[in-house]
Amino acid sequence: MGKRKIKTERRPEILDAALAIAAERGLDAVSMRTVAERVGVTPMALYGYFEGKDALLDALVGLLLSDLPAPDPSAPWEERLELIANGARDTARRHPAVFPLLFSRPSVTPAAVLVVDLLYQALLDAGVPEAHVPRVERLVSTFVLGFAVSEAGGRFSAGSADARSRRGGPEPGHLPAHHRLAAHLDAAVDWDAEFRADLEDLMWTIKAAAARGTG
Amino acid sequence: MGKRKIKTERRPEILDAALAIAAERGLDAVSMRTVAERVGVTPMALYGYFEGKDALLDALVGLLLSDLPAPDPSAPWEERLELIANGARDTARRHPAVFPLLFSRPSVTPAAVLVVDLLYQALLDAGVPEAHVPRVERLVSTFVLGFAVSEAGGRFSAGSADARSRRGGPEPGHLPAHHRLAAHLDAAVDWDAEFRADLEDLMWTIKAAAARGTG
DNA sequence: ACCTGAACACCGTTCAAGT
DNA sequence: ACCTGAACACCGTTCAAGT
Repeated sequence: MGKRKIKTERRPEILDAALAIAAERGLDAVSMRTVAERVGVTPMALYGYFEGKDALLDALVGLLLSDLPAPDPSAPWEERLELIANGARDTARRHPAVFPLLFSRPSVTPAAVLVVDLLYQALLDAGVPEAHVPRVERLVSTFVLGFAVSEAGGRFSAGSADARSRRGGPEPGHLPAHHRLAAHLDAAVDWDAEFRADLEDLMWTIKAAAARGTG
Repeated sequence: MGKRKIKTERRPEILDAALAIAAERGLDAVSMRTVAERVGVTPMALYGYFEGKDALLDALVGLLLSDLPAPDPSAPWEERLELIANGARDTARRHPAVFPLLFSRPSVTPAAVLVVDLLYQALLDAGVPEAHVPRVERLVSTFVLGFAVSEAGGRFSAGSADARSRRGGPEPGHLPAHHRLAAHLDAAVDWDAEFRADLEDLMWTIKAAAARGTG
């Protein structure tokens, strides 16, 4: 295999540069050339620290994951789960351009497995039967990731902006439910409250799974 | 504004070409140049049909959305919701390379609003209070989209592949929950069954929201 | 040991022109 | 009305060389 030896000393510096460019000019502006320029080096020098652009982006999602809060293991499982969920959402809002990579780049980094282990433990402590824990973990993390990506990427707000602009649109009769909900669609959404409510619903699902196991 | 007039006749042909290239060589291989070549035309000819590459990709997600099944309005709300959810998952598996665009490109196409309206209607018929319908719709669609993207994009299987390869890894003591769940992590996952179970859990959440409203 | 320079095969897009 | 050709400012990456 053609793997050259990979240096590590300047990796944090390089990743910071990539993060800064993504924040300022979007993910598409993150190129080997722009990152290199910001670090003050030739594009080819980056290949001493990462095997290529893909590896650099993978390291970026690893960085985001290692930023998640580590809950106190002695806290109640609900608190631990909420801390991680809120941490993921915070990270998404701090790095809206980079966060969507979590969906497209299956992260197998130690940091990722650690988070999954914390979620497994919370679900076990909640009383979810062992056979169901992996599924419920995927259910929870898929939703939390999806919410964070949607909020940070504007998928949610785009929908409501459309709802606003559609008032008196060409064919109002074809969207009966929108029409009936018009009052609620025009209102500004409190995303903090929505995420809290969603987490509460998820907690119910978890408790139901636990009850089914012990019942 | 510099909008030239946009032709429409050959748009389906162009989108089909883009879909075919994505299926054969991945989304990154979809370029104005490769698509044009497949259509048998110069790259610049595409600009007569789409304002640019972004517009072409937006049209691609519009195409995927219009592929979703339209449920019989007289069917029970559970059936309608399941039909749309399963349809989304089917579409993701038919177009795994393109489907993730649904997360990154807030689609405001008529097809997208139509699907949202059908979901609103199902939730209203389930008895969810009007004030909660938009939130629960986002909850449901975020999860369904997230599951479909994760499954199609390999996020789920990457995790389990890692779980397999980690047996006897360097630091087994640091992942206690993984260790305890080892038997279940090694087993092959039936994704059809998992999605069914997840939808059942979502239905419970919806019914709970409805009961809270009427109670 | 670490970095540079030139080169290759690509991109999206503008502008002016062809039929 | 529809398409082409040349050009511009970009990409990721290889290879050979510099200090």
